[in-house]
Amino acid sequence: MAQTIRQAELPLPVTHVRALKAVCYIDGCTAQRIAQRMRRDKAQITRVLNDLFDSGLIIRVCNPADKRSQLLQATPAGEAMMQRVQELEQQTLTRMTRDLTQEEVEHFIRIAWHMTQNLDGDLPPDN
Amino acid sequence: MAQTIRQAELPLPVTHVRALKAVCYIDGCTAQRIAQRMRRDKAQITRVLNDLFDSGLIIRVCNPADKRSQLLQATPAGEAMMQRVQELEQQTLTRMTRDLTQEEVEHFIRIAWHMTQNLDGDLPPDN
DNA sequence: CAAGCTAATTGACAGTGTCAACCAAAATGG
DNA sequence: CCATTTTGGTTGACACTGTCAATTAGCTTG
Repeated sequence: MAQTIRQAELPLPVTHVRALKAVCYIDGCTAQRIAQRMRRDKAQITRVLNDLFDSGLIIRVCNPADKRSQLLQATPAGEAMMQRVQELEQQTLTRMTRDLTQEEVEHFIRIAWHMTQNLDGDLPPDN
Repeated sequence: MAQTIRQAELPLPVTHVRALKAVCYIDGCTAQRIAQRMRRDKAQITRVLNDLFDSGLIIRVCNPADKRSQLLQATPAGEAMMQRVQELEQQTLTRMTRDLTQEEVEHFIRIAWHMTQNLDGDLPPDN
């Protein structure tokens, strides 16, 4: 939904934006954490992070607690990009719900959440 | 949403299922009509239809009214596949809404529809 | 009939998602 | 302590989705 608009205006594909969000919001974030949070393959995450790194939006610093992994953090450019993303999202959200009441929106979200719970609560026992 | 489950059980990718639906539901269906209905590129439709044809789910017959185009129709195998799809969809739907009232579901659908209208009613003037 | 339009096809490419193999650094357990 | 296993990350390969440009063949209109 929201992504439809986002990708029309931004120089970043959706997955990249989501990953950047994770890097910005989670402190001391690793690739692993992002993979879990986004429920995606780590291979994909690696490649997305490579792109973000090549675009100068994030940096990787050595994780002193585990030499295999790297801590991710946004560069100033990354923060700025995040800012723009948030503005666009906010903007889209208000456009999407412009003639709906607060109650309706909340109800909608609750039901949606409920449905997803119903769906993925079944097959994947999640070990 | 529903596709998540669908593709887990069916031997067909989602786009193919959607196209097959169109062929089954629209009488005297052409590739063009499907492209419009699904709001997809005709290139993609062509390839999907090729796959469906190769799988023996649909046939193309000459359109007497326009020799450029072909009328599409489902084979018995195609109809059978459609049957299975509908069952799975129904099944998923009831699982998804199992503890929701009729009202809640209808409300949800109305709001969702409303939001999409709000969104794509803006940018694409649709000529 | 020529010019323009339309249905379908093809090629090329970007983005998304998944699986398997691999390496190097932990963690575990005798 | 060392062998085994587990874990974080990377790479290769592949399927699916989506879009753009160019082409061919047939339709339409002036």
